[in-house]
Amino acid sequence: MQKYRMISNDIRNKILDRTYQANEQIPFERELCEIYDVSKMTVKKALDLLVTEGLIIKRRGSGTFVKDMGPEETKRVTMANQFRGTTAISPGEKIESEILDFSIVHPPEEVAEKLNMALDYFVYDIYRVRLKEGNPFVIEKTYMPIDIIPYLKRENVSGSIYEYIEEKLSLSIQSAHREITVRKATDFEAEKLNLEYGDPVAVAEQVGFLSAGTAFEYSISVHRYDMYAAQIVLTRN
Amino acid sequence: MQKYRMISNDIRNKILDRTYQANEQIPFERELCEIYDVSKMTVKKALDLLVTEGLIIKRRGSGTFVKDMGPEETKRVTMANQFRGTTAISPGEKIESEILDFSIVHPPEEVAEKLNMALDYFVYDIYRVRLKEGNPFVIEKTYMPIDIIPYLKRENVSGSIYEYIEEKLSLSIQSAHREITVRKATDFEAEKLNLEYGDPVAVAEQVGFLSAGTAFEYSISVHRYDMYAAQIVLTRN
DNA sequence: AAGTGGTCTAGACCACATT
DNA sequence: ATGTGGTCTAGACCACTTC
Repeated sequence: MQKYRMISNDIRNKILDRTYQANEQIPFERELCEIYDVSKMTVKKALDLLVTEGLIIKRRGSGTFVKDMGPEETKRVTMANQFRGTTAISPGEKIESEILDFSIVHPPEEVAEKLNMALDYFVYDIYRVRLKEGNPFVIEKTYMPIDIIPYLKRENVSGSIYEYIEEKLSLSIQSAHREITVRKATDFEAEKLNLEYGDPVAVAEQVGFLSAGTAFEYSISVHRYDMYAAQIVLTRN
Repeated sequence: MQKYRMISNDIRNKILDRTYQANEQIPFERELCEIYDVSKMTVKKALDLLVTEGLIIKRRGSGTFVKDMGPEETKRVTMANQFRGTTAISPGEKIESEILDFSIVHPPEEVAEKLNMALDYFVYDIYRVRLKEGNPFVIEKTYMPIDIIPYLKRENVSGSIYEYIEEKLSLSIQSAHREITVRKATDFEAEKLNLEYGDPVAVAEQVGFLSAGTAFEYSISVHRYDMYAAQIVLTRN
């Protein structure tokens, strides 16, 4: 593991276990250089990671400080910096899928735009209801180009597609662009999610990218309103 | 302006105006060093900004590539990296406020936790309905410690509080932690937002931080479901 | 093997806040 | 005046792809 990552982890832990307390000043960069026996740029990179995460704040001329948060907020922020597929969000809880559709089609125009692909290529069209401990909580519609994610079978689709991509195909997922909106459930959604028609749903529309830079996934997931929350850390550069 | 920021802006513009096209490889870091006459670390920092924004992807051993996105998605991603108060989100559109309450109180327990302050200190309690072009679209409940944001008057509250903080008080807003959830509108919310009871609303709960590292704001805003969207770029470190 | 981006260094100088 | 973090350099070496 890289030095800056070790340092960053070490300091994060010290914030989480309150060795460095809220609003407290942490050692100067110069001191951290000595403590960890590294150069200034390495310390800076480690601290910048924590700034992006939202845990600390640096003030030129005075020092570096732990953000003034309560313990709960601190934990939440640490969590918010994860990024995983639906299945991995609640580890320890059992996630199953009801497959409504699994076929190969030409992409609808909007999907082709999002995946930046030609209309005469093919995509998987995967339509699933996902259940946590037996209770449906999200309907996911996923499109993936067959050229990028080959050999996808029904059995892979019943579990975690992300896992299939990363472990079976050894592809690496790099990032995702997500838009969250809110609307009323349709009849169909209400039925599948055990809601009433017109009840609220959260809609997350997402484009996923591989390390190679290609868009590999366009998905729209419709969540039960009482089983959805999104966390964001916004930072001014 | 810093060199890395100029370079980063320049490359961002070239992506936006399609000088560098989707999925295209941009010049190697070594070449960029020569083009801009800077060192490698400076180029790296400029590119890393764009990686965080979600515009490009770097692949060790092969090069740096523009993400494989359509033009719309590219613009959206560029937008998503902003962060402003409600008033500034739609420039050019007229935002007004109906003030439901503006008082000074001891913080409720949850607020004290979020703002990491003692229960016997004081906070402003600001309750507003905000209207865009005359139409109500969000109800905002805001708490701010009076010690951090002094002299706040009713006139400041009818406009942009962020503007007051940054321009009148010369404080600098650094970041915010936001959680988005969904639920049904209460009777009161429905009335104020011109909705029906039980219609969906998006709830954004936010803690704002100053450059000094102190939490200066805890707010809960309840949005009309048809006038809310949040964008997120998720990146794996 | 050659060439990419990733990490790290030691040191210079700058901008800013505190003293 | 001192000391903080911010930027930038020139160069070394490493990890990874295949330029």
